[in-house]
Amino acid sequence: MIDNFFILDFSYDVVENKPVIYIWVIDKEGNRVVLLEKKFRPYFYALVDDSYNIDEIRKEILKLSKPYSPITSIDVEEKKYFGSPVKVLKIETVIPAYVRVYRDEVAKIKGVKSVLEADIRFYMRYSIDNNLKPFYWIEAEVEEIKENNFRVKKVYELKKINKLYEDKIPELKVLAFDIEVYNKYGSPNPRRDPVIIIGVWTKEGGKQFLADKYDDLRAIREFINFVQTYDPDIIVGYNINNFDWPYLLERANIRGIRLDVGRRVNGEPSQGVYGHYSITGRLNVDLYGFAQSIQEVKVKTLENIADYLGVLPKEKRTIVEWYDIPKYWDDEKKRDILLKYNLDDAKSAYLLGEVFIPFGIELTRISGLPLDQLSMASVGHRVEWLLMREAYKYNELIPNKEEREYESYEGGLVISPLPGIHEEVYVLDFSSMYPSIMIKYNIGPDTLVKGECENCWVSPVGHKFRKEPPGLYKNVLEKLIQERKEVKKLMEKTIDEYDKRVLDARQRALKVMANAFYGYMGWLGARWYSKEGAEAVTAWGRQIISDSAKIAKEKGFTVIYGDTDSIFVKGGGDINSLITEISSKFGLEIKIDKIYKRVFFTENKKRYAGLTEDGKIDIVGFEAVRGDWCDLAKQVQTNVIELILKSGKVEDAIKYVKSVIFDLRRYNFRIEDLIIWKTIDKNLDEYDVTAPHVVAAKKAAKAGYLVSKGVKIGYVIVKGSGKISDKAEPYFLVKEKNKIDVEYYIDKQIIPVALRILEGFGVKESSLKTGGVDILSFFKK
DNA sequence: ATCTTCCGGGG
DNA sequence: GTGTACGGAAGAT
Repeated sequence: MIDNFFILDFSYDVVENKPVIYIWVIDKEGNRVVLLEKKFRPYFYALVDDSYNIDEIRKEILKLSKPYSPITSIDVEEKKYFGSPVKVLKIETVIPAYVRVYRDEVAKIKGVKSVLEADIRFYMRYSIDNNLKPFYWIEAEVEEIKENNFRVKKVYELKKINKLYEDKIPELKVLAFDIEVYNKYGSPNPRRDPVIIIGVWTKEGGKQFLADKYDDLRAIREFINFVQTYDPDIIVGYNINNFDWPYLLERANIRGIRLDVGRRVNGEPSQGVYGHYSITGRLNVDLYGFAQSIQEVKVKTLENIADYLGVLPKEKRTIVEWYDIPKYWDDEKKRDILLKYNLDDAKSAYLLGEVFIPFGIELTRISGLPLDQLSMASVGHRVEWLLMREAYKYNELIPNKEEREYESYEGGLVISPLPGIHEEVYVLDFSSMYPSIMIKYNIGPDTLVKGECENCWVSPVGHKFRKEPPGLYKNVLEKLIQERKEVKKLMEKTIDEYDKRVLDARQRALKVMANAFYGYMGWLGARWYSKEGAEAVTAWGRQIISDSAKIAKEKGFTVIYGDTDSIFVKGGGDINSLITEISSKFGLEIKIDKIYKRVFFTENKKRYAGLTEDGKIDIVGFEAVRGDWCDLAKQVQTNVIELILKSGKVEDAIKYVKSVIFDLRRYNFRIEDLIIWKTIDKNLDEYDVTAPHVVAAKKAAKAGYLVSKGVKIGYVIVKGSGKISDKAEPYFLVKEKNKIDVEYYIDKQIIPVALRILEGFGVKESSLKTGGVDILSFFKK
C-alpha cells in the first residue's frame, strides 16, 4: 500500500542481531505512526594507498570478518577527498556498533591510509544516504505489521520511498514541563531531595503533580501517565537536559519505577550526543539551546528570556528564588505562590516553544539534524551536518575529526573612532560580507593551493585558492543564498499569514546558517577546518573595509568609525553614489544599515551610543549593555547617555549622578540592583588568580551551591578590609542592606561608568562627588 | 607603576 | 563542542 507520511524523527535498535531503523511519522489522517526500515546496513570507507594492490587489501579486510556481525561486502568505489579523486573500499557489516570494531582493525592494515565515515550515527547515515530530513513529507510503499511495543496507531514495514516533498506541517502536540525540588542545603541532590512539583503546560492549559509532603512517588507516576495519555510530539522545557530529565530519571530509579515517557513501551529518556536526552518517538527540545543565541539578554534565565521576547513579562508573573523554595513548600500559606511560580515557568516554556520551534524546524530542514539534537548542538555542529549531507551529494568523502593545536590569526579591522558627537551619520553595512568573500574567492580547505598556482586568487596574506572548480563551501553557500533570495521573493507574493511566517523563519534560518560558515571554518573541531581559509577571509575583509573608507574620503565624506564589515560616514556628497561605487568596485552588496541623528564616540574602539531617526537609542560596547556590571551602574550610564543624546545638557546629567550617589549613602537602593554577574569559565581549582567572582563562587560552593564550568555567579561587595575579592559575597547570602560597601559602588561602579561618557565633556570626578546634593532624588523632582 | 589574567558584548 | 578584537578590573610582581 502507498501512503504519505510526515517525518518527525529517526531512531534505531538492534532486533534479533539485525538493525532496524524507526522513522517516527504522522500520516495524512493525523495518526502517529512508525515505519520500520530493516534493509539498510552500516558501512564505512578505507582510503587505500595507490602503490598497494587493492585486491590484496580487500582480502586482508575480509579475514577480519566476525560471525556475530560479518563483513557482508567490500566494494571498490571512486570518490573525492578534498576535491581530488581517490579510490576507496566500502566495507559493509550488519550491526552498527561493529563499525567501530572493524574501523580500528582495518586502520592497522598495511596500505590503508585511513578509515573514513566510521563515526556517523547509523540512523543519520541512513537519512543522509536517502536524502531524508525531518519535517518533510514522504510518499512510501508500506506494509502493516503487528507489533505491540509501540505507543502508536499503526506500525508499518517500509518497502520503498517514492519521493520526498514539502507540504503543510500537521498540527504538532506540544507539552512543556518544569520541576521543583526540595533542597534546604544548597545544590539539589536527587539521592536526598525529592521532587515536590511537576508542572506541565499544553494547548489546553496547565496541570500540576504534587509530592505527598516529601514523597514524590505518586507525582512522578502521575506525570508519566500524563505524558503517555497526552502523547505529545514535542516535549519542551528550559535547561531540561541539564536538570529536569537527569533529576527525574534518578528519582524514578531510586523510587523503583521506570520513567517510561516515550512512544516505545518500557523505554526511558537516554542521553545522546551533544548532552541531549533522547525520548523515543518524541522530540525533546531544550529551549535553553535556542535562548543562547539571544545576545541581547545577558543572564539567560527562563524569566529573563520570556520577558525579553514578550511571552510572559516579569511584572505579570510570580518569581520565587531557588533558595526560598523549601520555605514556601513548608508554609501552607505560602505554598500557592510556589505553585504559581512553577506553573508560570511551565507556561513560559510552552510560549517560548511557540517562538523557537518554527525557527528550529527550518534549521532542521536545512541541516537535517533532528530538532531535539539541533536544540542542543552548537552552531558549528549545525553547519557541519549540512556540509556532510551536501558532501554526500557531491560524492565527496567526509573528513575525520582531528585533534589540533590552537593557532591564533588576525581578525577583522576596526577603524579608530573620531571622538565627540556627530550628527547625521550613515552606517554602511556589507550584507553577509564573510560568506560573500568565501564565495567570491572560492575559499576552503579543498581549494587551497600550497605551491605555485596559475589560476588562483591570492589573498592579501598570501594564501592561494584555485578559481575553478568551486569548492564545497562555495557550492553550499551559493545554494543557501540562492534559496534565501527565492524564499524572500515568494514571501512578497504570499498573502496567507501562516505561510508567510514559515517563509520568514526559513529566510532567517538560511541567513544564520550562511553567516556561521566562516566561524565554522576557523573552529579547531571542524571536519573542514582551514586556518588559511579563515585567515584569508578576514584579510580580504580588512582590505575591503580600508579601501571603502578611502573611497568615502575621496568623495568628501568623513569616516567616523568602522568595524569588520561596516563604516560610519557623514557629510560629503550623495550617499547613493558612494554606495554604488563601493558595491561595484568589490562586487559586494553594501547598504545603509541605519542613520544616526546623533552619535557619540569616545576615543575607544567598539564603544558608541547613537540616537536613530525614530528616536531609538543604540548603546554599543559600554558598560550599560554589558552583563558584568551591576544593574544600578547600567541604569546610571543609560540615563546619562540618554540625557546627553536627547537634550545635550551636561548639567542635568551631573545632577542626576549626584542624586544616585546621595541615595546610595542613605542606603536607599535594592540589593538586587547591586549584583555583579560573571561566568565561571573553568573549574574552580584551575584558577591562577583569586578574582572576586572566583572567591564568591568558592563561597557559594561552600554554602552548597553547585558551581561548575559555565555557571553564572552573582555577587555583591560588602564592607570589610582587605582586597576586593575578600569582600565579594554571593548575593543570596547577603540579606541586609547595611552590609553593603556603598563606597565601593560609588567609586568603582557609578562614577567610572558616568565618567566614561561625561569625560568627553570636560566633567571631572570631583564635580560628581562634591558640591551640594539635592535632598530629593533627581527623578522625583 | 607595570604586567598578567580574566571576562563579556558586538560587528 | 564557531572566529578575533577590544576595553577594563583587579591581582601579581
